[in-house]
Amino acid sequence: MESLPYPLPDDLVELIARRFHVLGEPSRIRVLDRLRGGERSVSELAAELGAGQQNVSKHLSVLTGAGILARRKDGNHVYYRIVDDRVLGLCEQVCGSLEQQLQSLALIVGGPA
Amino acid sequence: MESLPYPLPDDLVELIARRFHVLGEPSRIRVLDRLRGGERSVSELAAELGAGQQNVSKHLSVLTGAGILARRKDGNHVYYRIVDDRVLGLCEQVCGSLEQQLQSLALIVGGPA
DNA sequence: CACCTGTACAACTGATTTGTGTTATAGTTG
DNA sequence: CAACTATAACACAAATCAGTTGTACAGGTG
Repeated sequence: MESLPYPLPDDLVELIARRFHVLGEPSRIRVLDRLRGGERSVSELAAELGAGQQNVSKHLSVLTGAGILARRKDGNHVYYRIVDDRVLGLCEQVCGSLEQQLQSLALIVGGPA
Repeated sequence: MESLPYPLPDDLVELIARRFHVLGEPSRIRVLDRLRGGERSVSELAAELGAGQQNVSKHLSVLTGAGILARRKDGNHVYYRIVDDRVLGLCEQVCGSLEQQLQSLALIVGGPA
């Protein structure tokens, strides 16, 4: 694990923030959640998420533009899949942080007996 | 590494997105970058980042509210530090993704000879 | 060929959020 | 009192999300 330069160059700061920003929308997290189970087409995602086709298409476009998803065309459908496996790791790490915070809160609220 | 429930509950989706959203601002990434080197006071950060005191204070408040930073009062100054070490891991992972994408692009542009 | 479907894209609206900046105030500490 | 910090209120600009509508393109089907 190489460590990052200090201070971070402005360009890199922007890229990092942009990546986080892409993941900072609940709708897109839900899309990624669905894609954990494998490829999905736009219409499948739209149906499962209860969202409009154009809207889902937009979010998929953002995620694909960020290099997180890739598309595969099969006949009349376009299937999206996760190509940047690390995003799932990111989500898991975030959940780990959240869990830890909840435990700390529980200690404060409940007290250590 | 425990795997996440499927589908992710809506509450968790919101929490994950919120965490990413907090990190999705360049100014806050810069703050975290500075805090990698250890504690900093508000005025130090404001000076180093060339931002206003109130602005820096707001960002610090957001990061602290998210459980990422903690404050320590020493006399006249308030020093902030990173308490959620995982955020640095997150940034490193993001940088890893970015690097990988750049390499893929280089392969496409430059070609494998 | 004509037609339907799935998808992408563009434009527009409306609502919301957010960051920055400014100003002012208040608390705390030296 | 002076310095550091937090907070609030306000203005302004910018981004963005959802929703809608329309369109265009490609693929499949009859």
